[in-house]
Amino acid sequence: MGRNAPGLTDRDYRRLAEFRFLLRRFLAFSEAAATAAGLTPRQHQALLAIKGMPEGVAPTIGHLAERLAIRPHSAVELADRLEQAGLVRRTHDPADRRRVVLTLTPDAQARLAALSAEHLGELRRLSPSLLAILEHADTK
Amino acid sequence: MGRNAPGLTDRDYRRLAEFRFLLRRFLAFSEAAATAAGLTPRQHQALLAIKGMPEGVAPTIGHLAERLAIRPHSAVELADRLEQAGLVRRTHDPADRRRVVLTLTPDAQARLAALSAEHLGELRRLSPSLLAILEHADTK
DNA sequence: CGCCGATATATCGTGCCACGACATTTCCCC
DNA sequence: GGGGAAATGTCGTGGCACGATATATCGGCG
Repeated sequence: MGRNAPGLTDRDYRRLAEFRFLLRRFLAFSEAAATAAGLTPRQHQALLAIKGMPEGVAPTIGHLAERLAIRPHSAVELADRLEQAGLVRRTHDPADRRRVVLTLTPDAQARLAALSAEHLGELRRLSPSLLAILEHADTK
Repeated sequence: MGRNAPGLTDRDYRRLAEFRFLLRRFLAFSEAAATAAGLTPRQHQALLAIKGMPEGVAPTIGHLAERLAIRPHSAVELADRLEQAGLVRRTHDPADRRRVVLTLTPDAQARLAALSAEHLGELRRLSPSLLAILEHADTK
């Protein structure tokens, strides 16, 4: 039947797959919403990361890279596209001129606000299923 | 201070951003693990989706597309790459010859088993933080 | 106070992957 | 048994991340 090598059961695989499916549903919703708002999915994620940076953390290129879990030089390229799209402005940190701080334009603020409201709604809709799966994660 | 248009507070933005950050951490872990196992991230996700298909659902190209939330013709291309990499075999469904059923090769089985064990561990590690954020999602 | 390693950002070529538009095969049903 | 629908397949295009490499700025130490 199963043909499963280590201790993994078919239910383990299904649970992992189901978790990924829920993630993909959320991400697909997010991608569609961003596209409808005239942003690429990554641009939307970047705007949110900049606006939602933890307290006391400056929205620099490097910190953006950390929050998106990409390499710093990929964040540079993302910042290029954001700036070119008129969503972000670069300013050099006067205290450390190697650092580049990113600020949202009013246009970006507005689009992010609308998108964030939608996302909070979708999250409320999906969290029950996500919670159900995650709570099983610890138990055998 | 805030300059937030609709009812969104800075804490809302931070919560959304933090959620995305946790997702990215999990996904980055997954991408690294897949790459280390000699798979692309998408190939790994596909293998899991095929192996973890819900009971009674055949692992066809179309169903793979559904579970990964991509277009059917993108799943075709993914199946091409999987087949070429020796991870998957195509067989026509005798009951409906339009359908193509995907089956994992032994090599794919083995790699997926190892990866899935790692992922279950990582999920156990991350679920507390995810649960913490999701449980706040309903409350104002 | 001038040099050097470390840090932050930037540039370029490459590959994965998803998409839209379109084509082909097989099914289903009237 | 013919025509529309469904499942899969093909091709060109664009976004995005990466490794390798380059440049600017900082900080400390002799």
